[in-house]
Amino acid sequence: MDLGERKRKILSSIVNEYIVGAEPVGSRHIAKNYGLGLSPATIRNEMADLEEMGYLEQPHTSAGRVPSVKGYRFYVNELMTGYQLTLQELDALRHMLELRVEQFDKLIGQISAMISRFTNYTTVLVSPEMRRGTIKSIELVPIDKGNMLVIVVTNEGVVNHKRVKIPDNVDEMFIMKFSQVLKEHLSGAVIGDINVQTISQIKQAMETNYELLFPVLDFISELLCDMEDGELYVRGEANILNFPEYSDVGKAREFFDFLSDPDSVREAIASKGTSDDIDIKIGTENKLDVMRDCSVITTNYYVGDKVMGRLGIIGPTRMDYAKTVAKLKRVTESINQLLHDLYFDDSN
Amino acid sequence: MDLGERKRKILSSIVNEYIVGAEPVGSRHIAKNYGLGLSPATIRNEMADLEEMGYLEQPHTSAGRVPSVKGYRFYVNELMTGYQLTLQELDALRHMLELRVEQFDKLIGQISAMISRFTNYTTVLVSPEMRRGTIKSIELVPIDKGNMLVIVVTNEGVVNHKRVKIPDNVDEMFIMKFSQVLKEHLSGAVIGDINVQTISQIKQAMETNYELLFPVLDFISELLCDMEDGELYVRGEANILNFPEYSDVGKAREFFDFLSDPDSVREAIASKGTSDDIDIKIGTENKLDVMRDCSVITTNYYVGDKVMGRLGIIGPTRMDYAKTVAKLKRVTESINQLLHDLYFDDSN
DNA sequence: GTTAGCACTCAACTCTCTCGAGTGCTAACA
DNA sequence: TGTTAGCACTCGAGAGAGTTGAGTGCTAAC
Repeated sequence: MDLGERKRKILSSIVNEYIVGAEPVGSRHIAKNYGLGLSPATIRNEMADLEEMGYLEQPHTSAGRVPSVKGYRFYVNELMTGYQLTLQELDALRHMLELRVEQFDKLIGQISAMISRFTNYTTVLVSPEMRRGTIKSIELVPIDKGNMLVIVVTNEGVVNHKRVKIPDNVDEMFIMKFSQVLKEHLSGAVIGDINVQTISQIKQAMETNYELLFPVLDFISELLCDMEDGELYVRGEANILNFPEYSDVGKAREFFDFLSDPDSVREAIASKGTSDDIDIKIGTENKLDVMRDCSVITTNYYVGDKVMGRLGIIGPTRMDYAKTVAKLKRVTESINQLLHDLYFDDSN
Repeated sequence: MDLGERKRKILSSIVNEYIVGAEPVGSRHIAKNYGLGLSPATIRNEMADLEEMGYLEQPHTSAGRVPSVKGYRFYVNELMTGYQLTLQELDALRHMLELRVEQFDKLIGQISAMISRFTNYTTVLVSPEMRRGTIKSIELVPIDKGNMLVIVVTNEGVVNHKRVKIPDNVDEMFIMKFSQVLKEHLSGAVIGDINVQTISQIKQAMETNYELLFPVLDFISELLCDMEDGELYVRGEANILNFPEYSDVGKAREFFDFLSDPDSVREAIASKGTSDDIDIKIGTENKLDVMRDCSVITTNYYVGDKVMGRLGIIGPTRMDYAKTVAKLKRVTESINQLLHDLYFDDSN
């Protein structure tokens, strides 16, 4: 199954050429521009072999060859050479990194948009899963005579809040006491570990006023369920329109519809579970049918050595894998650094 | 300048017909389907008049007529009849309203998405301007030994937070004292009114530790500047692809680019300042060139009688004004109700 | 004032033709 | 035995010509 050196070179040339040109690649073109010292005829023979072996496809008899999914896969696994980011690219990245926002959820959104601009592909980011966080602080803040806020801060610095109505028979003293009890029982708790037991302990400590208890506990269980998956940030959707593959509005529409369905998007960038490194899914390797002409490059992002979330870059199968992987590596490093500087400077 | 009854009827028919069909409307078609008791020839004469007066345009000699901006304007101001929402539509709305999230910023995003789904147009929403709010609560929450959070809650229930580093020479006691001072000086303050005086009062009360003071005060001034405009929520971008006007990918791309520029979008839905009611800008009435083929229907949304933000629906000039206005009226009522129930039940 | 009739216009579609980029195969060559 | 030149063949894309039909404006009759 191993390809000879010449076949590898030719396949590599074809993939490279198709990635930039988006048009079926002919033998003549390869012979002329890739200095392999071979005539078009020879290359044609090799191409015919490669097609028979499943690495190439022909849209129609009189067209050039186009890489198949198998071809891309082989390219990605074996042929692709590391791309060196240019000084301009590095400089652009430096500029983009300057935009900072201090609120965590907005920061993530901005990072997502930034990566999209840097790579020129659609970017998807899943923010930290709440489950794994511990509760650093829980506060009850009265805001007017009928309402208060429950504010939960996790060790990752994510702030979550919910407005809760205060029943008539509850006074400020009670809220302060309740706040105290919550602090005692929940500070430092891993969110995923809070269970019925914890809750009944809180109930016991309070003895009364279930009315107020319930909405607050509801909120906590929301943290367990709703937030379980982390927030989803999709940015640079329109980048797909840069590619002739999506010049058909119907296809673009289909793609946008896919992007607006969080479950599908989550599935698309879900990790295979094994590797911690960069993962590439090409065309029909994606389970979803909408993704049949797309590839996704995914990776985790970290703060220190803790997985903070997952990051995916979506483009046409013809996307520039080498360059994008290089950019992705560079940008995740930068983000990790940035997040680290912002949030875990000299602790944790 | 007043049009006769017959001209009004014909213009109205043409606009209605073009709105649903997206194709130039011919005299024959009007004669057949609108029961005006006139022959095509007569209608042709009237159409020629209407064109001369600037209400209609002809893409080319042998095509039917298309409303001009002036034509749409006249239709919107004088001819458009109130659209009655169907039971299905009301029912759909009821279902969509069931999705609720308790966190204010996420709620706004969901509302925006909901309106977009309900109207089938792109929806833009500007959330409450912080300036107008008063500070209900300000808290300093230590999260680990080097960091704390400043959390500000406004009377509108909007929660804003920022992570701030704690200098080495600051202990927990100091933070608690600082927290107390901040509460005393800022609770109840209108954010737009906080000024140098307020800040120097806080400085005086603390006497020392400017290092800690500065980031917190920075955050407050961020509330004054950055947040001034309120958050922007754009949803249903892809809806524009439903319209043949945007079947050209380049044009769609241009539109998406426009949507991703917050300043432009803000300008596009900015109020004219005078009216509190629904406002419609048609085609070239919009200042932005990208919007030359779009119309925007904007309105404010309220909680009680307080303006909470601004809401815009963007579609092609050919959009269904009557139906969209009806939907918009209905949906803002529902939102006002929903926000009121959630946030201002028995107070304020 | 309204309408039937008619000549005219023009985008859109179809059909045909040509062009050219590409192929596969064969035979000659190193 | 591998490589290459040559050649016939394929087929999509694009250009051009012709046709169709929806629409118009104008005129003359009602």
